[in-house]
Amino acid sequence: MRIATWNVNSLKARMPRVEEWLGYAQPDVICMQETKLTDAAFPTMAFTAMGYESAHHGQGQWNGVAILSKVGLDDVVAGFSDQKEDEEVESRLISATCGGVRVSSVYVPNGRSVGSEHYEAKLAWLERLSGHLIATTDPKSDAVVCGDFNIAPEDRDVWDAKKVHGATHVSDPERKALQVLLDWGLVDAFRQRYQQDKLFSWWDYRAGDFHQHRGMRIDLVLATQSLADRVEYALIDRFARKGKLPSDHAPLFVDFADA
DNA sequence: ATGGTAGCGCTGCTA
Repeated sequence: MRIATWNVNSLKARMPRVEEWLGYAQPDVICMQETKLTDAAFPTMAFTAMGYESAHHGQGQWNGVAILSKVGLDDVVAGFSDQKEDEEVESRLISATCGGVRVSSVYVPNGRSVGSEHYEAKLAWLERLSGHLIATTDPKSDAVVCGDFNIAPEDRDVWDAKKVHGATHVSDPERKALQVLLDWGLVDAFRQRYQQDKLFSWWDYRAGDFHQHRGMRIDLVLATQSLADRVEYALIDRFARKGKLPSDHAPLFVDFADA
């Protein structure tokens, strides 16, 4: 089963590139982030025509997460397990069961600057995600948490560790919050397979960062051990970051062998 | 070199 994740940075703007990519990458499941759409505006029919069931949790303008699947899409839950009906929470988490795997699509808050209220909210959000997983998911089951974590796990996941030292995406508290998820029972599936430095998934649009190889690996597929043991192949598709109207993120996919 | 670009939506915010 091929499971993909892609921060599309506006599905409305990115739909031609998304359709193109689905056409040649043929993922069984794809988690998307930053759709920037309301649920009403989500192009369900276009994905149906491509063979995908879909579930979307959006608010328009900002955020928005989705899961598309060719292998079933059941037990959809939008947001956190402890979320109240009337609680105003940004659309950053959606989960569903696809082909026997519990799949979550996450868009972790950016954090803006270390020490800011947005940074504290990022850490709190990650803690709540841990609680959500503990409450809803058995780490011995087949599960993946895919998405834009806005955290580069290690210094080898950024273009210049000295230049970004201590900033958001690489600070110790963020990396420790990610480690809490890993300690619960998740494996960074791409990193497990490829040990090379500087394999990035995001590059700022500005200053020609993509062509200067100034990026970060912040998009992750975290898999429970039972799935991590069955990784056959993984790829960050940098081709999708090139060309006309690309997202600032490349899609990542991981192929898992059947149990 | 605190710049630069993209998206949303129409003014400035978010990333």
